[in-house]
Amino acid sequence: MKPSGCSEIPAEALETIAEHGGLEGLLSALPDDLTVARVRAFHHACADVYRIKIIEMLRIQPLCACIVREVLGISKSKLSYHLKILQEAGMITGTAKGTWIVYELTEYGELCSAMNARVGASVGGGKKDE
Amino acid sequence: MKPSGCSEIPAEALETIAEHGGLEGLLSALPDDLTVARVRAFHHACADVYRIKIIEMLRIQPLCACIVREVLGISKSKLSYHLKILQEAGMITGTAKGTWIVYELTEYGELCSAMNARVGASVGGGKKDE
DNA sequence: CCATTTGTTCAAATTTAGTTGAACTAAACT
DNA sequence: AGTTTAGTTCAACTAAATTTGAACAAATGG
Repeated sequence: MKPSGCSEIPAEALETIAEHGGLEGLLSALPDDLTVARVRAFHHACADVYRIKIIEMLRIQPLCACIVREVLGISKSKLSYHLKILQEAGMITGTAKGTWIVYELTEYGELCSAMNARVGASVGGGKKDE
Repeated sequence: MKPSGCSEIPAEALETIAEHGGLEGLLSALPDDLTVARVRAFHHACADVYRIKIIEMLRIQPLCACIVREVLGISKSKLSYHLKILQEAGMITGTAKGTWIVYELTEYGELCSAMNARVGASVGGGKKDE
């Protein structure tokens, strides 16, 4: 689980990070575990095509679940699964309105939507093959 | 796989999206599949605590793999696996320098790092229980 | 050439995520 | 009450991602 072989770093390599406080300096510059976990939870919630589309839809306006489902063309339980994940991630909220539930983006969800627009417009990622 | 029961939406629900062109309008307002796939690939690459930490480290300065590995405290093959994913996502590049490889953030990786900082500082997400 | 160091690759095992359909709850309508 | 509609939940399943260790390749230094 830990390093194999040596846990010693070549001095030459250490020199390159001397001005940032060596290994300890580097380590202490990293965000704490809770923050990292939050960042990872954020990305995990977005790492699905259905959820990305749901967020995009709700960016336009609040929508009842039946419309979201019709646009995506998926089953009720599948929609429910993905909506729950987005809710638990704090990106959307659902409000019962009579027979159905109207979902809308939270501020956090709007942040996500803005980021997605930025990423979608970027040319950086997207490696298909090789 | 498709809707269960009716594919008809209550007229009352349809009215709520009339000003956005109904179902077709909503559908056409969504990003195309390739864009959605790119966004999803971006988030997927970030949806891991090791990869988030690697990006944070490289934000400080380019680093050789051995230092990254020492800070994370993981095996060589594990590091290799995660570095490869970041590379394929277009977030980092590695350059052989003598015996070892120096990794650094791409512009895309810097974008990612900036977003992570924003998310980490946000108070939106993070549901632990309930 | 031989040994060492750095890093990659592979297959097997494990873990986590997503899908499916059926059973269920709750409200609305007749 | 009985029916329909909207939505949730559950368990079994499939699929994808991650971990592990061993085998491998390439460069370095004796």
